[in-house]
Amino acid sequence: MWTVRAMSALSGISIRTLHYYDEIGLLRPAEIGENGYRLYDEASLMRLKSILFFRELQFPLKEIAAMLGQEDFDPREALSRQITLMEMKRQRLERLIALARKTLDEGGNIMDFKAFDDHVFQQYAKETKERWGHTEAYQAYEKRGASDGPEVQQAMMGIFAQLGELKALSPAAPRVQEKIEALRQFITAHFYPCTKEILQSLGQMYTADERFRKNIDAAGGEGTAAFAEKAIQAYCGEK
Amino acid sequence: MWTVRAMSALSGISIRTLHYYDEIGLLRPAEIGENGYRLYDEASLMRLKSILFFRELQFPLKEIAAMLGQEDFDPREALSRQITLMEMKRQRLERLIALARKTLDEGGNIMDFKAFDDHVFQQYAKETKERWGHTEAYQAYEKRGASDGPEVQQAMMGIFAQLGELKALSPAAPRVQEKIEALRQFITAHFYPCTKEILQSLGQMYTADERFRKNIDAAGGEGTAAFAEKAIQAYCGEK
DNA sequence: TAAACTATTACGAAGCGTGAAGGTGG
DNA sequence: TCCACCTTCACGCTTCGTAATAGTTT
Repeated sequence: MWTVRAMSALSGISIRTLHYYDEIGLLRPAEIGENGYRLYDEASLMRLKSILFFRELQFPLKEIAAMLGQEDFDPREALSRQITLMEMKRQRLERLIALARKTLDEGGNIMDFKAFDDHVFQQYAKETKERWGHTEAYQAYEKRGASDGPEVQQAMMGIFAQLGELKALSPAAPRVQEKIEALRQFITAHFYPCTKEILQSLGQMYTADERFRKNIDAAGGEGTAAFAEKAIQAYCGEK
Repeated sequence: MWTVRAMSALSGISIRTLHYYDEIGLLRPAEIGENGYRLYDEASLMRLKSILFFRELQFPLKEIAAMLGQEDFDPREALSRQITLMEMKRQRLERLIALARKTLDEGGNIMDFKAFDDHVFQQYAKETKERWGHTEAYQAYEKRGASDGPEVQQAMMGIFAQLGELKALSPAAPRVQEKIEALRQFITAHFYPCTKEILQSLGQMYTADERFRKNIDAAGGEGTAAFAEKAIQAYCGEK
C-alpha cells in the first residue's frame, strides 16, 4: 500500500492530480486509512497506467472514466487500440517534421497546412470511444466489417500482392502509381467514392493499424503496407 | 486578403480560435475592413504556421506571443528548435509504443513508468523559451557552451569515433557498453557527475538535436549518434 | 428578401497549479 | 516538540466551444 507521495514518485504525476482524479472518480484509492489517508495498491498502478496512455492521446478524463467503467472494457484491446493511435500520432509528427525541414531549406509552400491535419487520428479516437460507449455508430461499424464479403477482401489483397512485387521501385514510379490508381478505383467500385483525402487517410491506417498492416504484409510481403502508404502519399502529394 | 472563413479553411483552425488569437494579440489581422471584417494576408499565414508549430509543442499561447514579439526573434532558428523538439516528442512516443507492446505480450513491469517521462523535452523547451526571454538562465547556457574548450570537445569526439567503429555490433554488446561507460566517466570528469538519468537525457539529445547529431556522425560516421543512443538505452535500460 | 457571411459579448467546461488552514506520524 | 507528511476547501488560469444577438454582403 502506497500513500499519495509514493504513488506520485513512482508514476511521475503530481499529488494534486491524484487528488483530482480521486475527486472526479477516475482513480479512487484502493483504501482509505483510519487517518483518512489515501492508500493505493498494484491495481491502482495498473489503472493509472491505462489512464496515462489515454491521457497521452488527449482523451478527456471523463470519457476515460466512462470507458474504464464499462463492464466489457478489455485492457488488452484498449492497449492495442492505444498502440494504433500512438502510431498515428507518430506519423503525424513525422509529417510535421518533414514540413518543417522543407520550410527551413526550401522555404516551402506558404499555404501548405496539410501536415497539421488530424482527422485520421480523431476518427479512430472516436471509434475507440464508441467501442465502449455502445452507440449506434459502433453498431454500424461492426456491421460494416461483416458486410465486406471474403471475395471482395481477397480481390483487394490481390492488388496489394501486385504492389508488393514493385517494392524495389520508387513509390512515385509510374508503374507503382498505376496500382494506386487501381486501388482507388476498386474502392470506389466496391465501397464508396474514394476521394484523394479518403485515400490518404486509408494509407495512414494501413501502417498504423496492425490488423491492416498484417493482412497487407501477408499479401505482398514484409513492408508492403509501409510501401503502399508512401506510394499513396506520392499519389496524393503533389496536386 | 482573406476573411476569417478563408483563413480557417486554409489552415484548418476554427474561426473562434482566430477571434481568440486576435483578442489576446497573438495573431492580429493584417487589416480591418471598413465593415469591421478581419482581413489577413500572407504574412499572417506564415505567422500562423509558426504559432501552430509552437502550439503543437504545447507552448502556452502567451509565451508564443512574447517570443514572436521579441525583436531578435529568428523564424529559422525557431524552426530548427521546433524540429529538435518534435524529434524529442517522437522519441518519447516510440518509447511509449514499445512499453505498450511489451505490456501487451509480456505483461511487463507494473511499476515501469519511465517511458512517460518528459523532462528531456521540458528542459529543451525551457531553454527555447529562455532563448527569446533574455533571462539569466540563458546567459548561463551561452557561457557553458563557450567554456567547453576545443580540446575537451575533441577528446569526447574521439570516444564517439571509437564507438562508430563498433556500429556493426549489437548496442548491448560488452565492447560497446565499455565505450558508453568510458563516455560516462569522461563526462563526470570534465563536466558534472553523470548519473544514469542524465546520460539517458544526453542520449536523446544526441539524436534529436541536429548540432549534436552532425558532430557525432562526423566523428564516427553516419548513424553513430543513433547507435550511441541505442547503446545508452541498453546501458541504462535494465537495471 | 433570404442565405451566408461577419461582428461582439458572455457563459461554461477541463485540468489542474497554488496556496491556506489544520490534523497526523515518527 | 519539530518536521514532513496528510487532509479538505477554494480561487484562478488557460483555451477555446457554444450560443445569442445584431449588422453586412450578394
